[in-house]
Amino acid sequence: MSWIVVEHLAGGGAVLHELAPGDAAAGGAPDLSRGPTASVQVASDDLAAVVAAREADRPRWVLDEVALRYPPLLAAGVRLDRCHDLRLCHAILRTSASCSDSALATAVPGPWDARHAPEPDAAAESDRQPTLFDDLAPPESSDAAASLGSASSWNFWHGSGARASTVVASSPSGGEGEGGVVPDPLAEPRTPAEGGPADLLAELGAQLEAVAGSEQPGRLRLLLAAESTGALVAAEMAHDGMPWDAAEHDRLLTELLGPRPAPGARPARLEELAAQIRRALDAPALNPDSQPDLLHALRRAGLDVTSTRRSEIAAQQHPAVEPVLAYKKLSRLLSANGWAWLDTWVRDGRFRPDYVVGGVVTGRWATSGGGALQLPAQIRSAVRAEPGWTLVVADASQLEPRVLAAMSADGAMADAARGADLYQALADAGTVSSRKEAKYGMLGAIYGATTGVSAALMPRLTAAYPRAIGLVEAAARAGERGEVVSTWLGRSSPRPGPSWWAAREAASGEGADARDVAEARRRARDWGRFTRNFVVQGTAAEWALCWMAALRRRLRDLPGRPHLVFFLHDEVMVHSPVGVAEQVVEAVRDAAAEAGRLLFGDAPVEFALDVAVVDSYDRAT
DNA sequence: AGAGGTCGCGCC
DNA sequence: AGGGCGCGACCTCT
Repeated sequence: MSWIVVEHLAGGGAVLHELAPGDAAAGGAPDLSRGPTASVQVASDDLAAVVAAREADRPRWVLDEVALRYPPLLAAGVRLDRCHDLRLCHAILRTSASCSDSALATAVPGPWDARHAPEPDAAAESDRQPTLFDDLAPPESSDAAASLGSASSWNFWHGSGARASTVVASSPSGGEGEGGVVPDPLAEPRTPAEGGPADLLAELGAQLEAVAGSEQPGRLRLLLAAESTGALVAAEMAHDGMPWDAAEHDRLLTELLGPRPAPGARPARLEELAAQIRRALDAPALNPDSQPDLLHALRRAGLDVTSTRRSEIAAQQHPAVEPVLAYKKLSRLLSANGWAWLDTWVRDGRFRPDYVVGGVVTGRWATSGGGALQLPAQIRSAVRAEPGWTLVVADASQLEPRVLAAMSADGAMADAARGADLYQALADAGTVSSRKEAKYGMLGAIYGATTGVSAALMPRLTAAYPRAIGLVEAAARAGERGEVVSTWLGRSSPRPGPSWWAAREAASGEGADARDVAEARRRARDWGRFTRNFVVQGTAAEWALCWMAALRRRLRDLPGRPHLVFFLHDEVMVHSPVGVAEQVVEAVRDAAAEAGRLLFGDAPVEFALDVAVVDSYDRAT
């Protein structure tokens, strides 16, 4: 397989550096020892066409940051099959315990540790004048990229001739800022970037070296490939958008809230409920949107509540309860997914959230707008397939306990994880007395329940599934000691912050009193719950990434261009021509089986799916 | 006026 | 309950 490094130039345009294929022992990694076999400069206007032509060979494209570089290609109609996202992969390798001795992991923080990939910059020119922005960078950062590359890759590149540098030295022909976003130097202070191909090639070299020297190269390679494919999918989903029926959404809002009010005004239904609340609480001037005011009025009316939390109010007997709960529900709908949301996030019948790949420490995705990961069930009927199309919605049922069974190689739990309903199987095995207990118990084991029904079930679960429970317990103990834990493929947890260590220090110091000790213990347990969950949630996220990547590849070969339009932790949605839906269902199932094999080999765990073919999202269960 | 913190609730 | 999030609204502080 060939690898092509895309070096974007500051003024527009790019240089494509082709790398020699490595031997099979390197897991498909390219041979970096003699530099690129060819470097070709491409004007920005030609980039999409050139990339599209090269894509026929299905190379692995090496990009500094997919989220920046891929959308323009998509807009030009170009799709990439596979890639390596240097920024995302750097973040993983930087903290992975699997390669903690690597040059990449031990270097001082550099440009690749910033929130965005370092940009090639006119500032890198040798004759440039110093600017005030230089002062904003840490003094050591100018050496950071070089030290990250270390002697290994950096010197190889430049020892074998300055071919790449020569290309870069010629002026780009694409024209300044044409069709591209010109970085605003005032928007964000940047470290002085070295610019040129050395950054990309040296960084790639450092990454491949870290992987090759790691404890589990195969797993890390899979993780980096899955993460990078995730970046492609995220951009593609933002490009294609989720089919959204704005008229249906508006109809729904009008039905529940009344007609759309003037900006700032309460919809009619909320106004009615507010009046009811005021009467029931005998508080004529009450604004139910104010939590303190509402709490005060509730208590004055005799309700035994300490907050305005839904669950607390619901437990009370009072005429105000019903309207207050109704008000909260509807005002939430209005503020989170009302007309303002519709105006902001839905265009031309598509909802396009900004997915943030790797945005969560565990490896889950986040979103930076639109709240796509929390689409309430209430409005899912607005997610509607185009005429002639349908939605294939699939979610992995009980993913986290299944992942735990597989990663711990717990035979008894794997037995339970072989069928469609893991919780029922636990109950049938006699470990616990009901399916409900099984569910609470397992979730408690994964989340770290310390009290209540769930905690009480732990001894029985531990006896029946010693390896599975042992794995999460070990992760919890490690976290309590402040140690790092890792997912199956090698994403590692962050370390606790300074205040955590300070609390621990204070508790063991001379003047420590009981409060210091209790505080340190509490913080230790909190962090242990985090690391306990990290290993399972993070590995589940890896399974899901592999599932989606495998699905994406299968979709590519189906007719009519069925495409992913949504991904939510353990759930995917494919917008598919009606006639292809059955093939998509098959692809979704095959991809799940493939993801299981990719991560866990032939571990006897089934990753069961619930799959629905529906016209609108609310009809999928 | 704007920043930052907290609450409450939506999703997994 | 217990883990991970994003977000809007309100409130407080500066």
